[in-house]
Amino acid sequence: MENGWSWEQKTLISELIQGMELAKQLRVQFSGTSSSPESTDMLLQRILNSYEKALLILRWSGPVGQSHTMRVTAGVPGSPISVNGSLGSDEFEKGLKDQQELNDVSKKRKILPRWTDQVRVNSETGLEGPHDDGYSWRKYGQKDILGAKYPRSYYRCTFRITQNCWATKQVQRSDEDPNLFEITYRGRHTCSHATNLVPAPSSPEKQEQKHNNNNNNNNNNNDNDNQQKQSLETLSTIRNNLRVATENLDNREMAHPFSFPSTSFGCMKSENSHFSLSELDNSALLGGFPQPFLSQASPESNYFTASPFQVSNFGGVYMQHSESEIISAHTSATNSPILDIDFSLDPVEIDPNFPFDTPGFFS
DNA sequence: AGTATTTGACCTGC
DNA sequence: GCAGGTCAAATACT
Repeated sequence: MENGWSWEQKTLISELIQGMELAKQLRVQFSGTSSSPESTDMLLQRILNSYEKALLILRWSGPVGQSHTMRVTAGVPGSPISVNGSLGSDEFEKGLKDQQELNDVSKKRKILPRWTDQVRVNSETGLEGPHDDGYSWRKYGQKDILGAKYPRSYYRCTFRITQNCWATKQVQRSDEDPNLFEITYRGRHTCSHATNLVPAPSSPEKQEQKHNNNNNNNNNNNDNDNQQKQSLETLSTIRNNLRVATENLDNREMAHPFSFPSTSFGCMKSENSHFSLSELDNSALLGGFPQPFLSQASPESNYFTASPFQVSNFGGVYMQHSESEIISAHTSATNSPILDIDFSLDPVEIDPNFPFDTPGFFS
C-alpha cells in the first residue's frame, strides 16, 4: 500500500529536491569566481531557501486531503510553520496524528466545508443544466428528496481515488423554477484537474450527465486550441445566461465554488502560461481568491472567476474566513493561513516565463 | 476494455 | 424510524 502521497506529490518533491541540489552545485561553482559577487551567492542562497521551505510546506501539507487542511486551519494564526519555516517535531507529530484520525470517512464528512450556489440556466440559448465549474465530477448517486419535485444528484470528484480529492457536490433542481439548480458543494478540490470552462450541453437532465462526460473527455482531448476557442466564445454567452447566486451561505465557510483551490502551486493551472508569483500575490495568496471574485459589485464577475485561475492552497488549506473577509478586496492577510506561511518565507522570485505548463515539468 | 452512470441496498445522523 | 447520503453491482457508453 502507498504511504498516501500521490504520484504528483512524490514527483513534485523529487523535482524540488533535484532543483535544490542543482542550485547547490551552482553555488559551489559560483563561489570563488570573481565574476559572481555576493549578490549571486545571495540569490543562490535564496533559491535554496525557497526550495527548502517549499519542501517543508509540501511535507507538512502531507498527502492531499481535506483532513490535513483542517489541521492547518486550526493552526491559524499560530501556524504550525514557524517564522523560519521549520516545524516543531511535536507539532508535526500532532499533525500526523490528527490526520490519521480524520481519515475516518464519516468524520471527514462532518468537517468538510459546505456551501451552496444557485445556478440559473437559460433554455433559449441551449445552455441548460448546471454549469461547468471547471472540475471533473462523477455521479455516484441520485435520490428522491422528500417534498422535492426533482431528485437530487450526487457527484464526487473524478479524482477521488487517484488524487484523494474529497470534493463532492449535490445538484438539486428547484421546484419552482426548473431552470434553477441549487448546487451544494462539499469539501475542496485537492486534485490538480481543474479544467477550463466547457460549454454546457443541451438537455437538462441529460446535460448533467453529459457535461460531466464532456469534462472528462476534454481532459483527454488534445485539441486544446479548439477547446480554448470554444471556451472563449462561450464565455461571454455563458456570462449572459448564467446567474450565480451566492445566497444563504454559511458565513463560516467559503462562499464560492469557483474558488476551489487545487493542490499545490505545481498543480496550478493558468490560461496564461506566463505565470508569476506576483499574480499569486494578488489573486491567490492575498485572500485566496482571484481579484474578480473579490468584487461583489458585479454578479457576472462571480462566474468569470470560474476556473481560468484555479488557485492553490498548499494541499487544501481551508480558508476559514468570515464572508466579509472573503469579499473584501483588502482581505486581511494576517487571517490567512496561506499568508501566515507565505509571509514567513523569503520572497520568491519566479521567472514569469518559467515553463510551468511544460509537459513533463511535473513528471 | 475501460470508464461513467444508474439504481437498489446499505449506512449514518437526527 | 426516517430521510439523506454513499456504496457498489449492473448496465450503458465510447
